[in-house]
Amino acid sequence: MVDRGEQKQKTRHLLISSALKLSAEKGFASLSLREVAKAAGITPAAFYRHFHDIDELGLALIDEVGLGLRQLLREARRSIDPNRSVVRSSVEAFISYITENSNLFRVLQGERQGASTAFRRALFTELGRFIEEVTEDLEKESIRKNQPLLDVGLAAEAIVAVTFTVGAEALDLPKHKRPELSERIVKEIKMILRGALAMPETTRASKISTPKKIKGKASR
Amino acid sequence: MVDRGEQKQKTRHLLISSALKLSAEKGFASLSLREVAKAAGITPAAFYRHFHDIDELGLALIDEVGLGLRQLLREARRSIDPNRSVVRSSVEAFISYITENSNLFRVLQGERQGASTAFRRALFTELGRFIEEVTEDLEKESIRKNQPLLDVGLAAEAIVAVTFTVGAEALDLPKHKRPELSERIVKEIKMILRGALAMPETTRASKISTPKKIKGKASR
DNA sequence: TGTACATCAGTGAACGCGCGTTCACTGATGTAC
DNA sequence: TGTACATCAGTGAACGCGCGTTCACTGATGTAC
Repeated sequence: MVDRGEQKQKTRHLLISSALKLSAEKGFASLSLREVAKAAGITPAAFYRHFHDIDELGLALIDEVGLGLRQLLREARRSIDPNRSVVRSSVEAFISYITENSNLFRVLQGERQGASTAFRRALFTELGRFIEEVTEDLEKESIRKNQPLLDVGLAAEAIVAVTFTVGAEALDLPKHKRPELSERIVKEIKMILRGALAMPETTRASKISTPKKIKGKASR
Repeated sequence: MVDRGEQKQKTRHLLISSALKLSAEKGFASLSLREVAKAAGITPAAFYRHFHDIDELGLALIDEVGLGLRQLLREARRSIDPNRSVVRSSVEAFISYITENSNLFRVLQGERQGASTAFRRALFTELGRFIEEVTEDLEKESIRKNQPLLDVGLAAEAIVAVTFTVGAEALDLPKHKRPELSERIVKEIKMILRGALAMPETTRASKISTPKKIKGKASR
């Protein structure tokens, strides 16, 4: 009746999405194989037809998270409205994405420290990719506006750190308090961007801002 | 021979520090009561003389983390050397603190998303306190240097987010690569501080930096 | 100081339970002729 | 198209194990007189 490989894929994905849901509730580390199998509607023994053990499922889950991140960026870019600040519409797209996909985001944040080194490394790789894409966006925007930025890579890293860390609070917040949180993130990002601006009258402005040396060239 | 209450305190602390060590290795969520009791050198049943269940131990553990954060700030302040940048010496103190107390820090970062809502809330409270103290330090420094800052609270929040997020990488890094990481954090913090500066010729500078409105008053 | 009793941190055995893993199996889907 | 055999996702029972929790207990420390 139905294609066999297709059915297998279906079950596999059911395992992944069940694990995702359970991980978001109680952390991937405390999942049991039996529990995930049960949630996916198969017997524990059948689990082994799909993954060698539960850590292998974990890696598949990280792939899913990475996919989610890329989709998030696409969403943010799509939602850019020329009448509104790029930063503001991106942050709002981010917040609405992570509250709608809270499972994905909770796992992302939770397993950054939680799990094994291999697990962690895989997550850092995904995050690194994300930062790189933000860097490229910043560079394009900087050229478009003719506002040169110093240390674009570092600015992107800082922006992502702030957005993810502060944004994480949204998940525990009632809906009506989220715009306030978005506003806070927007202000912080603009603060970083202002700090990354290469001043037109370099010496003067940089003397005011930081007494210590500023590298004259944008690194990266 | 020995005072009874004192002995009890000793065992209690042994439980906490064993849990801390184990949590850092595999996450608090995956600890078992028996495992912690064994590591502390008592029988599982004796555990109940100290905590009602393992989550109660978890809360004690968060207190320990909070204590560690406060100690960290004290350490950072102590290490300020007038010949070096405040930011740089603070970041270096931070990195050396978290690598020496990696267990504490791993738990702090790991359980931010991992555990129950109550657990998470307790951690956020500790972090909020930390941000507040950084805010106060920034305000003092800003007055001392006569360099007014806008949105000091937001700047502190962003600085803490960046420091903790990027700093977390230090734990998986070989020792010789850490100075490079510190340098990255220092640059990012200075970027944020530059962005938080209230410009002397306000209109001009702010027009360059962000086309959208900047709130004229420091909030908080 | 000495004695008799109370307190209570820690013991060790026992319980029922969910765990990961194995195994021989079933029965629908796929393939060769 | 029909038949005979192969494949293999999923089943259900069984295993030994570590889990959290309970219980009556022990014996050192503390207290009252």
